[in-house]
Amino acid sequence: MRLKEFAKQVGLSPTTVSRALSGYPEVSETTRARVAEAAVRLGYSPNVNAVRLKTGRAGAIGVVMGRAGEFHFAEFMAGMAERLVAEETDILVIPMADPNHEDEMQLYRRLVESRRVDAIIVHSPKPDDERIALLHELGMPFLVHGRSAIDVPHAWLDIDNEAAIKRATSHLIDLGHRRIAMINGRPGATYALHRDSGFRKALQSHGIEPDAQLIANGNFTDELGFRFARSFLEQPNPPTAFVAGSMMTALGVYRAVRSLGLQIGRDVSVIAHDDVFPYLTADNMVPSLSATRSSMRAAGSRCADLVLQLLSGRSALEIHELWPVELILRESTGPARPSKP
Amino acid sequence: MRLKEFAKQVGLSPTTVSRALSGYPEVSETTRARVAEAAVRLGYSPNVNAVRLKTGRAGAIGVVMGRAGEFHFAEFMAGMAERLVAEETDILVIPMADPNHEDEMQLYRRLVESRRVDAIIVHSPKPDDERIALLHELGMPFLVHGRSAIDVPHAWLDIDNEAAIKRATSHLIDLGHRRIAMINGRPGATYALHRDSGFRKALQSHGIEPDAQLIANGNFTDELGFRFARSFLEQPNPPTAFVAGSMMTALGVYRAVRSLGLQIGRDVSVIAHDDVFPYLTADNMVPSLSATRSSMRAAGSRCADLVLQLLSGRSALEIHELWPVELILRESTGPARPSKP
DNA sequence: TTTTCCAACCAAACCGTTTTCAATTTTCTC
DNA sequence: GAGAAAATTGAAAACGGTTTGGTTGGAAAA
Repeated sequence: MRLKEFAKQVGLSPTTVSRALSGYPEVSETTRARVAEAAVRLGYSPNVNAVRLKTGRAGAIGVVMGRAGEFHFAEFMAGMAERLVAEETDILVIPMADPNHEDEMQLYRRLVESRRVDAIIVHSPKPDDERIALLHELGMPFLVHGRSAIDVPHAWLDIDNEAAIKRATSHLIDLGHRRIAMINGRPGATYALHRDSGFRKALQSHGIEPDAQLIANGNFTDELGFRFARSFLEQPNPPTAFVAGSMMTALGVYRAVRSLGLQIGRDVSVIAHDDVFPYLTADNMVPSLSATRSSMRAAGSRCADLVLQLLSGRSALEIHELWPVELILRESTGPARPSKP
Repeated sequence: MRLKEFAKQVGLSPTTVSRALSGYPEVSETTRARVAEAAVRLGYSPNVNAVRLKTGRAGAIGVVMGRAGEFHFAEFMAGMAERLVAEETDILVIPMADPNHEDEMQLYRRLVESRRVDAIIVHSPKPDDERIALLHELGMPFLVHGRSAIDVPHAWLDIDNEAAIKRATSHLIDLGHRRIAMINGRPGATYALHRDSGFRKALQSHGIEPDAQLIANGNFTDELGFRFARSFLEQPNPPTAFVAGSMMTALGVYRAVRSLGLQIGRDVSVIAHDDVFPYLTADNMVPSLSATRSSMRAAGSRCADLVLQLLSGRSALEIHELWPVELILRESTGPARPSKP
């Protein structure tokens, strides 16, 4: 059913019907009610493409999806979905081919030109992320999930990775650990740099020199967690504690520790970062996992919220949120034991 | 830059320009090349909303996202993205409020009416799934990922859950296990029913009566895996083997078995279903996990492909794919040990 | 040479809304 | 009760493309 026909059925002009449904003030409450009722009864709803063409709004927020298939992604999106469900806005997932730099820029450029989205959420930014510069230049509203040091005004939401890891590391030091290993995320991303920085600062403020042999970077997979942990533990002077980048990494670390006949929380302490997944909880691991915790879902929800604010006119300059991260101590951390000679 | 202006720049009519860019035959190769070059140079690309309004195509495939935040979801989407990256089609994620039945139907109805998507992918169908009936009735092209017994013609892609679980269970029986527990997915979904059926058939064909005390249903979380496994193992007549619905469930089962001082692969055998995640691999678990395996990502990719076929005119009746599932035996399965009296 | 046909191009209608501007009715004000 | 102001409603012009149904000029056929 089209507007024209529907209007005829109701006995009004298309103009009035359109206004009634969009909540304009210049239509009487009586007619509005009548129109609304008829719309439900006759099953009329405006053609979205016509509305978009006319208003210039796309009614969607874009999220570029890399090929890595990160498990965080689903939680973030679920959070966005939670916030957007009552809104007339949906989520457009844009597939990204290769992480080829040239192509990626082209992808964003085309995305903006095609006007398919009203705003974009940029993930895992780098300190000098060119996507941010590009989007700013093109005048597309966007929000960065994470942070960038780039000298371009932009809205962002991030968790305080540096403080979180610094605190976690300090706690391990307070427990007497001196050889602490760090399994970080992919190199280059700001969050990984911040975590690295937090790690180093904690060590240095206690007079411990970071050992490059105990620092690793890579994807958040159980496999890398295992491999790195295992190779660290097989070194002549092995670590007595680990800071792990994700729950999956932690699973790998647990395995590595066990596989060497060591006991977590006694021989080796572990703190991981937990994005809070419904399907894998730190509290349930054995022994339960001490973690720096921040809900990815909440971040998704809030990001969606901030994007809506951005779209309704709030300045990007005002939108900067740095979320504190909880440190939750459980059984995977304990005092350092005197090292076996 | 708009078509009108761009056409003027090139010295042609909007008609010809439009045709040149859309590859119509009635435009000479010379002009087409000229137009294409100018489009790149001047940065012209058609306004997507105008195209959609005019052609009636939305250029997007819809996927409804539940609130559960399933970890499979990201992999499936990554697969879709892989297939769609070269296409002019993107993925629209539609947030679903509550799994309230009434609302859900309304959501689908509105989605169809608003013409935001060209096709929809339906997940985790039930045997008599009303979404399928509705979409068929409304004439919206759709593909079901999973299967339904509903008497309405529709395209689907599914993995052979029944055969997979039947084979897994039979293998456990062949190893001498008689008390086998099953931790299945949420009740109601066809896949869960198929798995249940495969489980029961395997038992019955070996003369074993399924024990309702050893069958559980629920979300695929490590927590439920742990709880169910633990409660089963604490029964007077505990199982010696488990069939687990997912990798997360398997993690929980592993923990439960260990927590009771038992050894996986020796005291208790485990087979789980593995959707193949880059971040958590069955082969890396300790002991490595025997699994029925089928790539969720491949399914996503193929589903996107089939939807494109559907949209280019292929009949839904022709599109039925039942994928076989591999059974990969590793260390988590072993011969049943004589039960302790 | 005339007619026919075809390749290449164009003018204008249309997709289904929103919104400007104007018209009409109703309500106030004095 | 007249005139002004306010509240409603409508006609028609966009929005930016695609597509129908021509028109044109030159090559091929007669």
